[in-house]
Amino acid sequence: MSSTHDAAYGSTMAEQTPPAPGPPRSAARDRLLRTASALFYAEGVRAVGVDRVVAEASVTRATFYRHFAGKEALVVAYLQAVDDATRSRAGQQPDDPAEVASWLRRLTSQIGDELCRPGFRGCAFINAAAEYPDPASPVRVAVREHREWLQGTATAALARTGHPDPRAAGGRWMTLRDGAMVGAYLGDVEQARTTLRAGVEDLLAGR
Amino acid sequence: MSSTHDAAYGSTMAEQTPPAPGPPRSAARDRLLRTASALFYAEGVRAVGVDRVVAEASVTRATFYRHFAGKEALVVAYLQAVDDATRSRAGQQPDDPAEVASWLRRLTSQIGDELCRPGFRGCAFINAAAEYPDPASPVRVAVREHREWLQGTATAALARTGHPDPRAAGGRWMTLRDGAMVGAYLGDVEQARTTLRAGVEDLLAGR
DNA sequence: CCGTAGGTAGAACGATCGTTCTTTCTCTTG
DNA sequence: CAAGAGAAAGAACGATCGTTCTACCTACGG
Repeated sequence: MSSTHDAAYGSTMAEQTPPAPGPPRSAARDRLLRTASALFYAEGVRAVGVDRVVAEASVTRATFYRHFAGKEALVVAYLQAVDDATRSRAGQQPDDPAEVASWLRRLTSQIGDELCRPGFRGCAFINAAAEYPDPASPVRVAVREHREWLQGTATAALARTGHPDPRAAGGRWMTLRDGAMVGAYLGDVEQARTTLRAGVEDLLAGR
Repeated sequence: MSSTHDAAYGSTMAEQTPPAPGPPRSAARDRLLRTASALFYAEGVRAVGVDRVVAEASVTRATFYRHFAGKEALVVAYLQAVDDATRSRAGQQPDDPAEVASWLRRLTSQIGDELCRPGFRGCAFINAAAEYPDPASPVRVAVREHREWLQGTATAALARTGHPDPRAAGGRWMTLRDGAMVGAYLGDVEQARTTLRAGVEDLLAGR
């Protein structure tokens, strides 16, 4: 849940602040992003107005617009925060190819655990994309980047386990993951979890 | 996006139903629902206002509120129209158990074709659910009913093909279907199509 | 023939949308 | 100490949200 690179904002003059780099990290901005993330995920993006975020974060509108160009930028920051959290939770693949299979199992079971969490409301990226039809919008770009990373990671892992067709297998893994996310939100959580786990075992068995 | 009963409203003569059950079928109502369906699907539900629907359907607000209790009722009608279309397109399962496998193949390939259609923007129900967090809302009820019917149908079909574990297989079919819908919208259409088809073949082979 | 229902046309409601503005206060830092 | 950035507080912008209302027109079945 941390922002990454927000360099080059307003400073036209010498930006040589060693301790505080520009406007990125402040208590107010942090509260804003954290509050917005919770609200956007739980209730949908369009359903949550700036006023609501600002009020719930105990921050004024002026402060909000100092830290974010607008609502859309906040939405992108929200998705990037989820992306960051997902990537750091996944960690990096082990060097030893013999450990890759169990690494992918762990990555998958992390998703399985996510499905069971109390406030689970599906995939943040799938849900956001439902509200942003324009594929060129910054929101959709953020969605695409996350998904390409995720599928690429799974594909690479499956390749290293020696799967005969890693590209197709990565696509299957992603389908399994998406289906589980949707199924757990709109249907039976336990069934989604089981299907996901069994599917990954098939993949790891080279099937 | 075709509604099932397109040819049923123009009749000036044979319309001898005096009590007119609840929501009457009129040209204005039909235009309203058709326009709303296209807009809701293409741009998202919250993104499309009543004014917009009313203007694009060449109907006044007063007429709209005569036919629908409010926007939410229109959303539910939209989903029910998609549900109707899906059910009628699927048809009913053949009596002969030997034909069930090819029937399920056809149902699945209908979905595969849907993914390739020009304006495809994912599953109407998944997208709508993303915008309606409350599981008790009429919209979510409509979503649930559609999904339960769909999964139930697939499960029944797989049972009749003699699959050893039809319940799990039906869940897998649904996961495949959801994953393909999401993947085709947010990723590679062809890969989604291929994964879906291959997955169903596995299911039909009893795997 | 008249009554009524469904239609058009358009004004209006309060609420909320995202955004911008001015003003004042409180810190930190040179 | 002085300077300046960050934040608080709140007014205000035009636009749009979903909804309700009155008024008039038209078609049709009793």
